[in-house]
Amino acid sequence: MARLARSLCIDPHWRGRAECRHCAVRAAMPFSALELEELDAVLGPIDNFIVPARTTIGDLADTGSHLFTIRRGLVKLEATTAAGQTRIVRLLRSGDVIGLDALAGGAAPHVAWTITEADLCRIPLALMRDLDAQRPRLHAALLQRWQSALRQADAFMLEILHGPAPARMARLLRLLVTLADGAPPAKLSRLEIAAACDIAPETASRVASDWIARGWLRERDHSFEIDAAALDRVLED
Amino acid sequence: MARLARSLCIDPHWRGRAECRHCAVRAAMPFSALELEELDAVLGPIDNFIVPARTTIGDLADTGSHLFTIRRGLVKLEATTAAGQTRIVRLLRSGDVIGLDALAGGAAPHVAWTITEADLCRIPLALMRDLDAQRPRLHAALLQRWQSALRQADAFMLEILHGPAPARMARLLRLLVTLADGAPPAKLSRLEIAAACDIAPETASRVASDWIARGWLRERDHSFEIDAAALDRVLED
DNA sequence: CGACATGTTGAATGTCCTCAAGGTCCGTGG
DNA sequence: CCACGGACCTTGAGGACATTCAACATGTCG
Repeated sequence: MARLARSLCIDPHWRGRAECRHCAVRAAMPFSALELEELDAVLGPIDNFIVPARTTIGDLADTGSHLFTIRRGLVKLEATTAAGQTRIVRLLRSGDVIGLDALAGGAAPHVAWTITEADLCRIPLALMRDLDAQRPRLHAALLQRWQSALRQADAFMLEILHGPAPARMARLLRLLVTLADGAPPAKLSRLEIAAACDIAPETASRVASDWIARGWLRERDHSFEIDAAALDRVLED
Repeated sequence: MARLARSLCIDPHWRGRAECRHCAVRAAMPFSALELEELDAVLGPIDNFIVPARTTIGDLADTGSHLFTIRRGLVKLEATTAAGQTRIVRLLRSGDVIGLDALAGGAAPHVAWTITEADLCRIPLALMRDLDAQRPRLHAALLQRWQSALRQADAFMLEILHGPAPARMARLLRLLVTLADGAPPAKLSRLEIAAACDIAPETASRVASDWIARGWLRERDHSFEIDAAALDRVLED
């Protein structure tokens, strides 16, 4: 989790600005040089981190004092049931915000992990609150993030937590393809698949074995190769 | 769906103000008399409706142009799967907002129905947007509503859409008890229970019959009588 | 090398779904 | 008034499916 830069990302000299295309904070621009300095001093700086795969993001934050936006990479949000089981409730990608709950003032009910290597911007909560109040466009962008989180939660309920195990897995893998946006879809472990679909790890393993045998699925080091058309056929029955 | 009043609820003379305790809009107060008139004229009035049980709320809105807050009553939010099945994804009660999606600018992916008779305030979208921008306390209140919707979605995923059928139903009935807040919990049909828990209606019927036989559940005209302690015991195994 | 986490595969069990038949209630129309 | 259809609920029987338990394989890390 190497920290690579330290300054206000709203500054046009911020490293790797191209990656900021989908970031909510971008809606807060432009800023004058004076404002930049003031914000930085008073509310705290935005930091950027390149985080390896399979890392908790909680480690980067003083609890509840920061949000993160994802510039690049895939992140899973885990929640724990009353019975102590840990389940995947959302998958976040570039442009998504981690820790929206902090904005509304609650303790985060989730644990976030990177699935792939990720490029994250850490934003002080105070700064985000301030910009949210001052900049209508940022405010609108944040509403979009809330909405999209809710939509994904609904999609999980309706599609991924419903139906026979192969259908659940097929929809999850379709989602991975979508989230990867052209790039090779991220690989999930059997346990992760099971935790997302609410099925037993053995079942996930059996279905995966079957699909690999049929040639619909191939596993590489850090990615899947998915025959999307074949999975769509699974879903039609 | 009798319309009972027509004016700005922010006006202290608004009917039944006691019920407004939990309303998000209340955070926008106080207003001067002048502001009241202007807002009313420019952005449209807030209307109040008493809606009977089992009514669609969509009928009260020009599509996407209004939000509703619930003063009293229970409302279910339905969504439709790709396969055309209709499922209950959330249960809303007093203080909750129906149609938050409109604020973020998307089409509503849900259909809202009253479960019980309900007392609803219809708020023009333009007014809500305006107040959201002008009044930080309202803005904060709306964030709370987003957060609570997301929390309930997570709770559905983790608790109600997980485990054997009796456990799902037990958790759903526990939720009904909580939402009723001391009053008799609202009655759901077998089909509604099935649509919320993602089980077959026959299964819902079987479990209900069993519990009724054991004396853990009783059905009245419009409510359940629930032995919460007994259901908790079901959940412990 | 051993410990541990992850993945695979088999066999047995249990749960839930499906299909089917029959029951009640209610509103409509003959 | 009664017959009828429709929506909901109930109960049974059969079968499909996922889980559980178990044994074993593989790989990583100390």
